[in-house]
Parts: sequence; structure tokens; C-alpha cells
Amino acid sequence: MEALAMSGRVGPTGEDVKDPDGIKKHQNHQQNSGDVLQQIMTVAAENLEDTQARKHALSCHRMKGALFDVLCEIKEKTAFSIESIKEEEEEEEEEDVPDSPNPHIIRLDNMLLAEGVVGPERGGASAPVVVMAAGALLEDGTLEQAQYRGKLAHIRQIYHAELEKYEQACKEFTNHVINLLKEQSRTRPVSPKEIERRVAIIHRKFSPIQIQLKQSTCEAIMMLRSQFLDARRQRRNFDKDTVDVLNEYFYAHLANPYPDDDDKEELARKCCMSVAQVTNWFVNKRVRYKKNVAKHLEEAKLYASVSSIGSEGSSPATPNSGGPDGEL
DNA sequence: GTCAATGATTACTG
DNA sequence: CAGTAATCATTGAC
Repeated sequence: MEALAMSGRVGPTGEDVKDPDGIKKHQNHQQNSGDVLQQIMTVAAENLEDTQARKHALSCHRMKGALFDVLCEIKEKTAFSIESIKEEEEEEEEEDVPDSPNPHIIRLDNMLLAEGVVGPERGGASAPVVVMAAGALLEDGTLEQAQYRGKLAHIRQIYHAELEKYEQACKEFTNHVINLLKEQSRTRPVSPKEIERRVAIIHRKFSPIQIQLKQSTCEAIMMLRSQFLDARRQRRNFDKDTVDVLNEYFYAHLANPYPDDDDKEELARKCCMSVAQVTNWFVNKRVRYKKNVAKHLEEAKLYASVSSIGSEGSSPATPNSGGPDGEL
């Protein structure tokens, strides 16, 4: 209220306030400020043109500066307590905000980081097509791995594009609100602290969108993983040339169809498959041959004639038994 | 849609 | 740890 006491020496109505009578001066002040407050109260009920005219009149008023200060002070005192209560309530309601990160969000962040969706890009992740093309020729990297990386890079791209959109929208809305508040600050007291509080509220309201984006991205990664890492869903029959090479070896070593590590590697190289796949193929072949020898006889004859080495026996033996009459 | 064939996985064994 | 047996999940011919 000091602001009012220290305000100009000329009254709003223009009369002389140098009156030595302090009571009269005080009454004048009261009446003047009452008038201005009354004008403010009636502004809301008026149409736009009247309001603009009234606003202009108010902003030109000699008492405006002093009254504005007074209103700021009152608002600081009253609104501050209300806001602080509100904030406490909001904090209680919204525990899922980034200000108080919960384990779920931490898990999402960790997964995004582990998969390289956030954080530093991993060698060419931004160029999935190149990765996919080159990936087929990489060390142990199969075409599937290259496709996995390519799709992961695509998810990364989408995530960052959406994140950018989100940040842009949040920023635009925040700026819009700040501008509105600044605009309003010409006719009503708006403290920087209030602007700060409003911005914080906007960010809190926007954060669930960001969490949803993270959640969706993680779900996409999980789906991709299950799609690519479960080989059974990826199963492809080996092509005929591959099966020919394997069958040739199998029937050529029918007495002991247990390729050693060197042979497995050689076959894997020849057939463009992994050693594990060669091992699987022989496991399946042995058991299925044994289950139906009769059915495989024709096949045995065919590959026996193809193979220059020739069959060592008509029945597969147990590993390293060496004998042609061994059992599987 | 059905079903045999087939590649991969799991539990268990020696 | 390599192998077997049983089983799963998918492919591909019909």
C-alpha cells in the first residue's frame, strides 16, 4: 500500500491535493481508487468497443501506475497462497510426471537407450537402406540382422520426428500462453513468477504425451524383437541346392552321419548357413531317417549315385561308432 | 483349409 | 557338451 501513499501529488480528478488537511486527502484517495476499481469491475460487462475505450482511458489515467502497483501487491499476497495450495494438490494428483520419475519411465528410457533409439547414433542408423544393403555382406550379420537394424533405425527416425513435433507443439503453446499473459499484464497484474508457474503447468500437462510416445516406441521395439529374434517365426526352408549338399554328405556318411566341427564348418560355408543350422539339419535328418528308413531308401540311392565317395553303410550309426550296423 | 515336411527349440541323457 | 526325443511353429503342396 506504500505505493498508493507515494503516488502523485495530483488527484485523479485534477483537483488540488496540496490540501494540508490529511483526512480530506485520504478520503480523496479512497474515493479515486474506488472509482477506478469500479471502472475495472464494469469493464467485463461491456462490449468490445466500450471496453477498448475504457481500457485506453484507464491506461492514460494518472493513477494507473500507482493502482497497478497496489493490485500487484494484493495479488502477490492473495494469489500466492491460493497457488501454493493448488500446486500441492496437483503434485499429489500427478505423480507420473518427469519431476518425480517412476520406475516405469526409467525402464522405458533404459530400453530406448539400450536399443540406440535415444542417445548417440550407431554407425549409419540414420541410413537404414544403406545398412540393409551392406548388412547382408557383413561378418556374421545375416540378412535378418540387417533388416532388424534397418527397422530399428526406422523406429528411431519416427521417434525423433514425433519428439520434435511434440517439443515444437509444447514450445508454441508455451510461447502463446506467455504472450497472452504479457498482453494481459497491461491490464492486470501478472508477475514473472506466475508466468513461470503457468509454463511449469503446461509442461506437466504435455509430459504424458511424451511418455506415451516412449511407451509406443518401446512396444514397437518389442514387436520387432519378437518378430526377428524368434527364429521359428522366421523359418525358411533351405533351397534345393543347400539340401542337396547336406543330403550328399549325409548319404555319403550314412554309417556315421556325424560331421565333425571341420566338416560342419565346411558345410556351413558351402551352404551359406550357420554351423548351428548344419547341426540342426543333421539332428533332424538322423532322427527322421531312422523313423522311416524305407521311405528314405530311394533318396539314399539317389545321393549314393551322386556322391563320388559312396555310402559306407545302409544304416546310420551312433556317433563315432564307426560300424555300419550301428544304431541311431 | 488340411496336412506332411521341415527348421528350430527344449528337456533330458551319457 | 554333443546327441536324442519330443515338440513347436511355419512352409508349401494339394
